[in-house]
Amino acid sequence: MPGTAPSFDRPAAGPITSQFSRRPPDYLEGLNEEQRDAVLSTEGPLLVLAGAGTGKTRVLTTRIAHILSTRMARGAEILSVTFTNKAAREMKERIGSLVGSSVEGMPWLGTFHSISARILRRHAELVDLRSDFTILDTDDQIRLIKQLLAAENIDEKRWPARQFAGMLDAWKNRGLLPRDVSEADAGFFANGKGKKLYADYQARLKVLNAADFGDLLLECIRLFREQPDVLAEYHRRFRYMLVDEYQDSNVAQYLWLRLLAQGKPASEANICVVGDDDQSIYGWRGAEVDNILRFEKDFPGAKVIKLERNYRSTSNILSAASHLIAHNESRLGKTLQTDVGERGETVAVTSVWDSEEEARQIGEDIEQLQRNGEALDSMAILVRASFQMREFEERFITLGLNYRVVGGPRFYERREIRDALAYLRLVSNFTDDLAFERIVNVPKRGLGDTTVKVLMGTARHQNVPLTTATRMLIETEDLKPKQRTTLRELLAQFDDWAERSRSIPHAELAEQILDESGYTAMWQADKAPDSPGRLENLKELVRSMEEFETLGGFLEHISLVMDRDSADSDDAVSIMTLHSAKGLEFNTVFLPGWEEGLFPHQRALDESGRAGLEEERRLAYVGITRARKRAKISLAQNRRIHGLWQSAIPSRFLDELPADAVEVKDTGSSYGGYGYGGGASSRFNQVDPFDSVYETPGWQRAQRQRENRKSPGPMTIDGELVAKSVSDPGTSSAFSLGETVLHLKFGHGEIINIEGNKLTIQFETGRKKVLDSFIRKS
DNA sequence: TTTGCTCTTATTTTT
DNA sequence: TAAGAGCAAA
Repeated sequence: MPGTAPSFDRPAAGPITSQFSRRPPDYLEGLNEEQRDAVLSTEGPLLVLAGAGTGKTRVLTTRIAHILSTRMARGAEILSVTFTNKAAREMKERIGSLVGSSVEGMPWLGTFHSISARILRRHAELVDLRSDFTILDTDDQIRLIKQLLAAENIDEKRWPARQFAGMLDAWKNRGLLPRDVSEADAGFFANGKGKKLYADYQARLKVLNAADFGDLLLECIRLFREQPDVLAEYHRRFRYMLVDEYQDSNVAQYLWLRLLAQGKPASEANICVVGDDDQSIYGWRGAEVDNILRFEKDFPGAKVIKLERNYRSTSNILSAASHLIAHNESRLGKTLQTDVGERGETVAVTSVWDSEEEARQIGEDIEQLQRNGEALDSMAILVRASFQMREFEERFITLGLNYRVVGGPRFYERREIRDALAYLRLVSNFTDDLAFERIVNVPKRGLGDTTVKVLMGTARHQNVPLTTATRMLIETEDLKPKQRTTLRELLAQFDDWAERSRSIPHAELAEQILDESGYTAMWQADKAPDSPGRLENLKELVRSMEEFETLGGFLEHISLVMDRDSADSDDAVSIMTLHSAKGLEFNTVFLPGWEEGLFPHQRALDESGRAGLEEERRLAYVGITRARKRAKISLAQNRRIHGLWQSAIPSRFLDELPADAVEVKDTGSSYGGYGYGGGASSRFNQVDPFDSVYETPGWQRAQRQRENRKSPGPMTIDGELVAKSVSDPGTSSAFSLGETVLHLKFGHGEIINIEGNKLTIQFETGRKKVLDSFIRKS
């Protein structure tokens, strides 16, 4: 019963809670004091600050299990929100095993987006949509924006559709409708047309009966604001609200939650948010750490529970992570304490020659661990940027080491899947113009831009969907005979499929559509190395359709929920970005690429300054805290960025690690190397003798050069004339062909090609492309 | 309409 | 380097 918080001495009524008075139920066993408090404090607002590895998910799931088994609410009365489908799925599983039954009864456990979509479909007409509205994917979105730009005569080169899509996203993340966008904000795009474009875009979506991801939330917010009775219905329904990873929520999600929590005075709302400000790594996509920092103000009297006992990592690892994150200024401040007991291995920092050696080194380490009986599954390589993955993949392939890349493009984002879906969407709904556009000429049918333009023109004039416009046009002389025939046949096919969709199972229908349209044949004929994989994906798609009752149900699933192909069961090392590692843990974690410019990433620093640096540091913190037993950091002295060799300097984060928990190693192949010096600050950033000529480190110098290249006029690098003119690439270098030069790290070599300030040099060790600023005349 | 070539640009990613 | 986009020629 809401209002009566169950406790050991005064349990609420009910068959289960009566047991409760004698001894705590099983699910509370093994929880520490704070965790238990968090589970049992069901009434009123609660903020759980859960450090890495402190059993956050456990608290969340146990809390739900507790609410369910004490009958304080039924599954359908609990709203519990996550950010990813993966997290939602995991929670369902864990709750299921706790309460020992299926979680079918929890329809409101899901991502912000899937729950919003569910709500919107029920009240679609109130936000000018029909309940079968389509959810736009990024491709559709870009295509639509391009059309709008063309209609406004905006040069797509100067104002790329992608950029506008990014702005749209940012606005929607902040909960801004077209009218809310400030002129200053929208003004710069396409000389002040930004705001109008946003409004046009939204209008177009309504015509198409579509919503993009941002709209799912935004329209929900609008619905709640404009229809108090609808909102009240949800207030009555949701007796408890839970939010995972609250530090990742953006403004729109915050507004959404606030509206739903308004059923009661803020101080009585049964809302529980769980998060860790130190793991906020999605600021760049609109997450507001502020939401979590502000929770106590939003919900006065909120109880705050800190989970600081870490059950995951050894004290060395924890010490490294804590020292590092302590360099951040804006944080709530938690102190993690280890529960593991032993200090464990020290955190290894290894300096290597280049990324190739880094991959080799890590490969060896992995094989060594494997010989010691560690499973590959328990190891992961966490990189800052995905281009770093390739080197490892290549190395592991030669070693025959099993690996798996986690993350990357989602299943439904793949071209073949989207194409197939477009066919299905169109069959189930002839008014889906975006789907039509996508596949009219896929596979190629000789229906190019010009034909499509005619179709679109008619559609717009007559104000009808593209299929209808096509039907009209094939009766006229406006199209060339060839195209007319092709279109007539295509329409006939679609009519046929739509007809069949009523009688045969949709999975079977899908197979027929893919065959008869020639889509399968298209990939069979394609000789590209990835086409067999694509065919495989299509099969997978058809297979997964079988699990759904209706085509509509399947389409909803695929656009909101469907993940990348399910985990292969083989034992394999995981390779992933630091971002996608959040929430996971491994015995051994490899953290390569700790170099200035790469990690912290230059762009984060350039674009967001101190805040950017702090977010990068949180990313490093997330990385280290993924490790249970071993964290192995490495850095390369040379790295190839966009095909150019550059010397790198060690990440500043290395200096922020505590000396007593870290052991510095050098593979010996380094020239000059990075010393073993005493104090933390001198250990890594020992200035390279070559760099000492300049004031700034190599990376920054290179960055500056890159900028310089864009601007006309003489370029100087630290006072030295490097290029006379950009338009004069042949003679722009201070060096000449055939000259013997010295690169401090690669040694002597002969210049065999010059392109601007990029030199190709034959060194004793091989041919490399380097920037001329790394070269001295010999 | 399609193809092949040149140019450009280059985090992190969920939904 | 390497992928994707845009543009000119077939």
